[in-house]
Amino acid sequence: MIKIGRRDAECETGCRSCSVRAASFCSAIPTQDLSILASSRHQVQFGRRETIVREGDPMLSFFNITSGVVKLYRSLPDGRTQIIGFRYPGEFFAISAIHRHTSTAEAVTDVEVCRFPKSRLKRLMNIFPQLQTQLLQMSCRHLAQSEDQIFLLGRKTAREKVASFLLRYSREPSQNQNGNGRYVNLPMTRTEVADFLGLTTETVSRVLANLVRENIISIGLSRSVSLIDIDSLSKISGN
Amino acid sequence: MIKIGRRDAECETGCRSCSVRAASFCSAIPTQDLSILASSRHQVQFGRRETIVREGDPMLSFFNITSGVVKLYRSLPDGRTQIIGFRYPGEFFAISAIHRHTSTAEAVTDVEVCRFPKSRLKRLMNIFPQLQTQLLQMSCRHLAQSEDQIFLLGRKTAREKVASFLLRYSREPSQNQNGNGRYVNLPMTRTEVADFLGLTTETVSRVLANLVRENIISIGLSRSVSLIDIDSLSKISGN
DNA sequence: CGTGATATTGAATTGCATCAAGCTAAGTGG
DNA sequence: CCACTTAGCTTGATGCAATTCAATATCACG
Repeated sequence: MIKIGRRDAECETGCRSCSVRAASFCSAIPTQDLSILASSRHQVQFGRRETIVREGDPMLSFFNITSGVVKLYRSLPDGRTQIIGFRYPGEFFAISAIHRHTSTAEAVTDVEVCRFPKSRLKRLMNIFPQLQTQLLQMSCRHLAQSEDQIFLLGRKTAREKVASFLLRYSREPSQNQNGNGRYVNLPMTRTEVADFLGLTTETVSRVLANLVRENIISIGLSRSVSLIDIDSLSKISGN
Repeated sequence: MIKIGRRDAECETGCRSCSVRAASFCSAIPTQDLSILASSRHQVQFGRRETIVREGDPMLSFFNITSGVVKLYRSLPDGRTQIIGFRYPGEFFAISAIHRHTSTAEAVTDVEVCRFPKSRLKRLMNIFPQLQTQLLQMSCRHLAQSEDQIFLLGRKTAREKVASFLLRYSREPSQNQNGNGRYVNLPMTRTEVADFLGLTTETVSRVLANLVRENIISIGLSRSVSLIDIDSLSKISGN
């Protein structure tokens, strides 16, 4: 139930106290103008496995993640799937030069996003030119990540791919750290890891099993991995 | 030999009559302001195989191609190389959120570029906000291309990769067209094609030989390919 | 016309995929 | 709360696409 009269005020408070603002594109908007931001967005939730936007659909909105993990992927009619990337809180998706989505976005975990209708985003960019600077900069970061991924897919072995993956996502802000080793609590299934790395689940499983045997990582309850020997791991990963 | 007094005027004429302006980021600058653009850039030439910027070097300039083809690549000490992308006239490279180049840029053919020192580009973006819009839009296009490439590298077979490659570059503006079939005059070597597709030269060669045997393409003097049966080719390419 | 760079072709090898069970854990309904 | 169910994960045996190694052919440039 929404009380119209309070909506903007509520939203503004939301943006002001938003936990991802500093890391997100909206950090370009000065604090005193947050009400404009807040009134431009819709807060929406998606459950695990729900599709947020579909490849080929007309691009009507831009999304900023406030909690949860989203995967972007493309697939072929024969079922082959390639995950383009994962997006974490503070990151956005569904920005494009064309008027159609180039990939499907699906919630990997339960997800909360701010949805901005295209026209609202445009208006915001006009009012706050720094927003464009920020979006450009974040897009460049995504481009650099794509370069990493292109190298990984084109030239790395299964073992190198998995090692790179573990290192990369153990650095993600949403992961816990501890003492000397590092923990990765992977929100995604083996299939999703495989579809991200251009491998099969079986291969991912085997490579992980080898790394466990070599005492480089250890696995508890299959989704939480602790990196025991980070030096070896980064040697294997090949950067 | 440069006559200082005439330099700006010459440059302005250069920008005004520039053959790639319409396709390039600088189309965002109004014609009457071209002298500001012209005075911000340095025109530089590079011979085939010359390195323009190197991965890891500090990012000092931004480049816009006016003629020729540039490849962007990353490589590992053991020699494995992955070409991230090719850039054609009207396209830019070396834009990044960080202060270091994320990949090496090398001239595939003789190349002419406009080089913009970072500070000059920033100044231009301040004067002409539409420039940022344009850069953002072109970056999004590069992101979409990266998505294509990620799918190709992760999930396509050698045959599908080569077919996709031929179709993609037969559409590039710098290629000639003709009647029903299409010609691709590839500026790059087999090794470069392989390093782009995540394959070896031998595999590229074999796949091309098969396509010739099946009368889908024909090859004259190894760098010029004509696409005889485009329907089959796009069926093979899997989009 | 000769020489080094580039491209093709063949044979052998291999890393990862595929196919096929089995196992584990997290629900779910009785 | 426990048996049943099922999605997700692991492990093993086999196959095959692409690589590797090796030799030859062709192109391009002085």
